[in-house]
Amino acid sequence: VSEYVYFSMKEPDAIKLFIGQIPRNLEEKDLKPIFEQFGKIYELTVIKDKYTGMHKGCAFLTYCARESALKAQNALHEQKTLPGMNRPIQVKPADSESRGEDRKLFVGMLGKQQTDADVRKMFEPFGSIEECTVLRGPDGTSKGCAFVKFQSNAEAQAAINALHGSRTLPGASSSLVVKFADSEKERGLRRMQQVASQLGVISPMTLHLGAYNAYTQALMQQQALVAQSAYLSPVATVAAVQMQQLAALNPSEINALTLKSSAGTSTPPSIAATPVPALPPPIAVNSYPSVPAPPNGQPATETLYTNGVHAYQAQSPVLDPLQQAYTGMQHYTATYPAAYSPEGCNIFIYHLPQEFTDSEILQMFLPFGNVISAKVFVDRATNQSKCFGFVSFDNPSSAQTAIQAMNGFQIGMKRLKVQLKRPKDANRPY
DNA sequence: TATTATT
Repeated sequence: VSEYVYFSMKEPDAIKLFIGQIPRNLEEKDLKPIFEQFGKIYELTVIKDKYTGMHKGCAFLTYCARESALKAQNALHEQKTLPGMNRPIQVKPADSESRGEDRKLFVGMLGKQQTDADVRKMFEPFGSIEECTVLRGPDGTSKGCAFVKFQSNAEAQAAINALHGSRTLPGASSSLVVKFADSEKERGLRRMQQVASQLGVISPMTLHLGAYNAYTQALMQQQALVAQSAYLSPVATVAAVQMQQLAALNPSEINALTLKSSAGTSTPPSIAATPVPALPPPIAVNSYPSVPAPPNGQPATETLYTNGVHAYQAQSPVLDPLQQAYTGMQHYTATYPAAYSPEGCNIFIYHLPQEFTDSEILQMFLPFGNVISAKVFVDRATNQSKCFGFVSFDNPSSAQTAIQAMNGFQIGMKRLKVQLKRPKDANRPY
């Protein structure tokens, strides 16, 4: 056996490891030295988002030898913390190594005082526990729930039978919940919801499936422009990707989740009702004000990428983008008291759904640039929308982008008409 | 009451 063949082979019973809690600035070459000490590496791959290429903070690692994997897991799992991380590194067999993810339980309605050990004690009688983690916030306080992974589905099922609803723990608002953890799809949906609610796009109207899919497509088209334009919101970009994934799910799955949780949707502040600060901070829509394209014409992907990561993943509180948008618009209004509406920056939108307000069109056009105003025209007598409106951006390119993406965009039975606002005469028939 | 991630 030649050396080449020898070193490129892995043992038939080699274990693929999942590595978690990796700083996002570490690539394969940086990780290699950390893991090589336990044996020859067969394959090491940092996991990246398939659309954005974003480092996901984890990796897969296969050693040539099964023994190396066991050694690495033993020495590293939960044992040390990589620079910049708050939690210890995770080294354990990848999900793909153990088929049947039906042995992991979600435990809800724990008391805030229960520790990993307490929970483990509670579940121990039902089988071998592979993992047991109480979920905690950044400050270490319990979220009142935990994950418990058994070695087998039967053990997990036994625990459910015995424990679910069996008692109410001190500090919990109802009886103990023990059920199988969400599937990957369900988890995905949960995440989407979070993103959606952060963006404030979950309004009764946007929940409409047809609109979701079409809007998603429009947003995805804009993905392609990320590399060429510094004006597209990183938040929206990430959201678009998430929404794309959401759109790939079947309607019943979405209904199941949206119905559960759309009870309390936040109402954005009315523009008129929100006081304009005397000297607003120089923040613009989506907090990436007027980033000019680099002089050399190269894409500003690096900045955007970083912004995107921070906007979406940052532990620090993220400002509600919609709130930011309003703040940005106010700032503009304060800076340009007279109507700031250079030609080419303003778009006209017709065939809006009746229920669309300023807030909805603002949300709808946020992804395409810095919106400095968004106005639906309302009939004075009835206070009903006239189903058309205007959106102004701070630059013509955003306006063009919006037109390209949204003109013909189908909502219900209608298609939006989106075009540049006619320079002077607003009364001309269209 | 849903994690920090699973190609």
